[in-house]
Amino acid sequence: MNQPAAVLAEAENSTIPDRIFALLKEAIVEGEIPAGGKISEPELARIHGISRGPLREAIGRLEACGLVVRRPNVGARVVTLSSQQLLEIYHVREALEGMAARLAAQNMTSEEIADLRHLLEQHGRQIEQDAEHAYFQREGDLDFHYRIVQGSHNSRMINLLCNDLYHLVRLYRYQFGMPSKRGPRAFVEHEHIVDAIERGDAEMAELMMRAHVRASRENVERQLAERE
Amino acid sequence: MNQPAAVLAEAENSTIPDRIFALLKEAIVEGEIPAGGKISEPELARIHGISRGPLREAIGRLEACGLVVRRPNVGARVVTLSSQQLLEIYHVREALEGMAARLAAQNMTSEEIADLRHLLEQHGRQIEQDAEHAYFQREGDLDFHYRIVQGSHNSRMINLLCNDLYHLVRLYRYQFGMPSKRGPRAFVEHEHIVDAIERGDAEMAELMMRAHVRASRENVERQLAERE
DNA sequence: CAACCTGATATTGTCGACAATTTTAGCTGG
DNA sequence: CCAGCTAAAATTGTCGACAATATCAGGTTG
Repeated sequence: MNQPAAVLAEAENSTIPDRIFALLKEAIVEGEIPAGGKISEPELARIHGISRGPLREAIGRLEACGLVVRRPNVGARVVTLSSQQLLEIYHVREALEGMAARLAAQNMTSEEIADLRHLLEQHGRQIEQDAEHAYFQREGDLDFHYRIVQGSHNSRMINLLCNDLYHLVRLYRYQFGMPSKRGPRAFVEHEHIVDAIERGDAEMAELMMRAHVRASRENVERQLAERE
Repeated sequence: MNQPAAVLAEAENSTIPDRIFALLKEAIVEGEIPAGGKISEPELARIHGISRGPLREAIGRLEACGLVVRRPNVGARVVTLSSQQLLEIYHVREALEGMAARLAAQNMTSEEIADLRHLLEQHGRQIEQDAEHAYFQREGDLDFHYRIVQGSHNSRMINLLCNDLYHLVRLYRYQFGMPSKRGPRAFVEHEHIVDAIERGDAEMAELMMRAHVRASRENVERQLAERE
């Protein structure tokens, strides 16, 4: 609801920095510009046929999102997430998404809950069909977590999670190709969370969401440990 | 530790946007520029003797912090926090600071804990002397919450809370002059939190920090209700 | 008299150019 | 052959000017 469709940045209106920002964000998150890759102002300005002014503003926003790091008089580079930093993000997500689930249990309308159920049923069918791949992280408002966060009706929470942290997690996924492998497990957990929200059981919704995110983090930790 | 001393923005090195950003941030948070006040680019550029380029970058950072809102082709204005938004911030704080306390219990060094104890003792003496005013929110690393967050050793958490949310809370305090009035109560709660951290009891530290922030929010809610 | 339209003014958005700094390439000396 | 220094090239930081848009004042009309 905040950004109608980030998939197509073809919005003709709005300002240049908006478009360039959306463009670069996608390019970075999907690995088009590799980790640690340089964000060259002259090159990008030339490619997109704009001046460096608006471009610099777009880069500034990328920095605010944590997608690039900038050193004075040197330039901006795509952030290289250490595993340490990824785990830090998971800790923040555990806290925020837990609270988001709690608020969702208190604030979601019955229509929103019905939509969420519907989404979950779709996911269920998809898993039955294709138990192998199954249930990879979706994007935008197809994503389960995205919907829960929206359901919190807390605009600051929505901003933090949907505009910043989720992009970083996506970035990491593309950089490392982390296969989650806990598809069916995650699906069941999602169902339980929706059950709690439907009952209006805020306490339980938070506990289960936290456990869900924690499990995901521990899964990542295991995979990192396996790679030595 | 992140920003050595925000109090004195007299750092001669670093770039112009850095200095202007720190300057404007202080001016906004302390109410020098009133809520809803216009951030005029030509005026500020003239006053500080700089061009509009770096100024615009500084304004962009203010927007990223949530201290100003910007409309295309119109300009930037100091954010006017509705009470609704303040409560949203408290919900986010409850989640994040709870997790920060948990992590602090796991990660703080014994030196850091000792320092924290020392700070708390200072606060205790100040309360005894001056039970009336007492225990107003301090700034920078004199503040209790600030120290806990630092103790989490989670850089993303530190950024979110210390560079964004705390400034917004300060802004609101200056705008509305919220007298906390729960000085001694808060002090006791702080002591219990440090006790839990010292014992390494992460679960308890989180619970008590969350209760502490929640109590603060409920206090604000009461005061808002009284004013009708 | 109020509401609306119209033109003047001011502000934001964008651009190209210059200055300061960093990086790179080449050269000299050991 | 490699280390260190020097100069050239490229990139970032900053500036002033122009174009596009919004705001405001005044006048006109119902």
